[in-house]
Amino acid sequence: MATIRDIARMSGYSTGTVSRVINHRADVSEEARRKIEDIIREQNYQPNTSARTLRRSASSEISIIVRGNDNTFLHSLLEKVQICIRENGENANVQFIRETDDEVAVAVELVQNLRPKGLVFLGGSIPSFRKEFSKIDVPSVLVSASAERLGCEGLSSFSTDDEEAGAAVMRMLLSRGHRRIGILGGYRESSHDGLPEDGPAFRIWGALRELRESGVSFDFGRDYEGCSFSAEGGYQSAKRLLCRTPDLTGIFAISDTIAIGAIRAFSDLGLRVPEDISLVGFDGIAYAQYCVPRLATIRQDTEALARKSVEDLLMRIIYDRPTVHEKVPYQFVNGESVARPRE
Amino acid sequence: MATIRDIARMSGYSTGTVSRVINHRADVSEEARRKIEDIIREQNYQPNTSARTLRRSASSEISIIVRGNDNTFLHSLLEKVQICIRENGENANVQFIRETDDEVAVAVELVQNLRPKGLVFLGGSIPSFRKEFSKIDVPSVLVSASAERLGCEGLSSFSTDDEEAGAAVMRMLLSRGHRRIGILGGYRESSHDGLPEDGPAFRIWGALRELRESGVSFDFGRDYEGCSFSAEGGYQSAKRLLCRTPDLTGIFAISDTIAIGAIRAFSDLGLRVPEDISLVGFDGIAYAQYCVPRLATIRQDTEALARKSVEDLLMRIIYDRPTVHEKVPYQFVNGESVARPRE
DNA sequence: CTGAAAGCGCTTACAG
DNA sequence: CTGAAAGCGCTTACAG
Repeated sequence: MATIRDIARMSGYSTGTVSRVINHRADVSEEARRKIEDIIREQNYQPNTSARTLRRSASSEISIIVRGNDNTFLHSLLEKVQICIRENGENANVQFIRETDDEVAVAVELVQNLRPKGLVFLGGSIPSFRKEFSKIDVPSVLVSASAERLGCEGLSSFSTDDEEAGAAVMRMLLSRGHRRIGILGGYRESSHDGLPEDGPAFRIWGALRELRESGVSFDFGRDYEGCSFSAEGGYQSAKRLLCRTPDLTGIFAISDTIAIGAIRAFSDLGLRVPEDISLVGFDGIAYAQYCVPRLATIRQDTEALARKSVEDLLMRIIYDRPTVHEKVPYQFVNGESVARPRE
Repeated sequence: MATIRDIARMSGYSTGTVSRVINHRADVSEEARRKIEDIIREQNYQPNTSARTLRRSASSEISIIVRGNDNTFLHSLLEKVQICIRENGENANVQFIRETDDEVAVAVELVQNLRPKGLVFLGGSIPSFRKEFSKIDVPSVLVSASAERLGCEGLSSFSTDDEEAGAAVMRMLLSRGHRRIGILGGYRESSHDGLPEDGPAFRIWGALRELRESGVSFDFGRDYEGCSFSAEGGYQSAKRLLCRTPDLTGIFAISDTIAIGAIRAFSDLGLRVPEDISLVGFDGIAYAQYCVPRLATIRQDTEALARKSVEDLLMRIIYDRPTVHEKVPYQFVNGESVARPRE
């Protein structure tokens, strides 16, 4: 494998000059640049990543932390983020951690070990950021949850307006005449002082606000059932919810995966969607449009979330620009899973 | 951040001795080991990955190449592989490439750039391995497709017995009385000289063998429709297949994702599963058990595939053992999507 | 069992 | 604009 010294020898220049060419520095003569670039191409020379990392004391990798197991939405976000990173000539390291793990604690250790040049958090719970994100001195971006209220230095965020979208779901169910509406998914414990603390929980927050403003009552003990972001979670909690509170006519599942489990649960309870019960999901994963019935849902723009997040991160790695907190527009998908409640 | 020199200074030993302790070499006195380990712990010292990589001229990372976009089965395999890698104290780099990309070409470049200590291929098409895997001198493992017939040096594989499992699907449909059976998914072009060349294609091969042995006819032009491994692919190809060949009573979709698209297509065509048409999938992704109806499928043991693959790879990285080609047992899931054909 | 020293492949002040 | 040289943080023959 050719090294920078080989290229230097073959071109008749010093390794310093070759290095300058590789790094696109301006202070190189046109002639030297041409000659050296030719040889680099001819030899198919690739600089040794570790040597660069060591010298610059920053790796060329971006680390991606995915919080949540078997989470289809995050998987498709991950895929898009990775592709975008590669298209920009960088490499990505990935860590999957459990929904209940502390992603910032993982990140702190990872930064020390791998010295990534940037960090991408997919899914996130705000309290862990509050607790020790200050220990992280690497440009970072939180995708799919807003970090705006945190004001962490070095942490941008790109997300759907979960609160507004949650409210939109409710407006839709209310406009179809539903007055007994249940909510499925998330962890109530994740709230402290009543405020939800991660992206998905804000969906609930927005939904509740809308209900309140419309004068429709909601009782957490009766009308809500929490669960993990999985089909099995949705299945179990939907069963519990409907058995306890059979007069519900509409359900908001705070993720599509949960909704898919819920459809199955309703079917097992002998309830038809939407004739007997209406259902709205959240995320817009591919399967949502292949369920029977097709799921009404909020489609998050994963393409834009991924691209904007990576671009912001790469720009901040180079130019030390201020962090950004941007809401990316979502789309309401009507589907076939909502109808007017029966008399 | 502490370096090995700091630890050396603080312990009163040389960096050489500290290095030996870090690398668990035997030729260190008990006293030195204790003392140095204490200080390492106290300082929370972590060796610099790039320096090690540079020195050893092999990175501490394993690169994972995932071939296929938005592929739920591979995503869950990826997640398990990554977790297993981390549990063994290693790190993982990930590249997602398109179903139609050449994973070995990507790997060749990646090896040169990143010098991973090992390579994991998730999903794979045999022809690309045949073409230029010989350029790769890093221990590798192919997961979910067998590389046995390739005999590539340095390439192990762990997979479901796709051919046998495909035959099992057919046996099941035949035993329920089906005689007009269609197959959905994969690319016929991927075969050369009539033999399929990637894992999923072997499923078709096994299915056809079984039909032949049972004296049931199958006409590729009429009874088969290829497509990508996506719900949309399954949806479109199922529609085409049933419109062209409406007398089919049973369908084998060679992945669950394809089957989920097919269920939706049948519903749009006014066909009920399984009353009007029976359907069997393949893979055993989580959603398969939450469809309405629950999908009959072959459940691949992703947990075992992931664990065995990573363990074999790590062992071969250290001990230079021979490669292995192992078939991991699958499980037939009955589901609710198969019935006897109507009179 | 331990230390002194070379060197992995780069980058970057420094000097000219 | 270019080169000589130091040094990033490790590992490992070599010598004792």
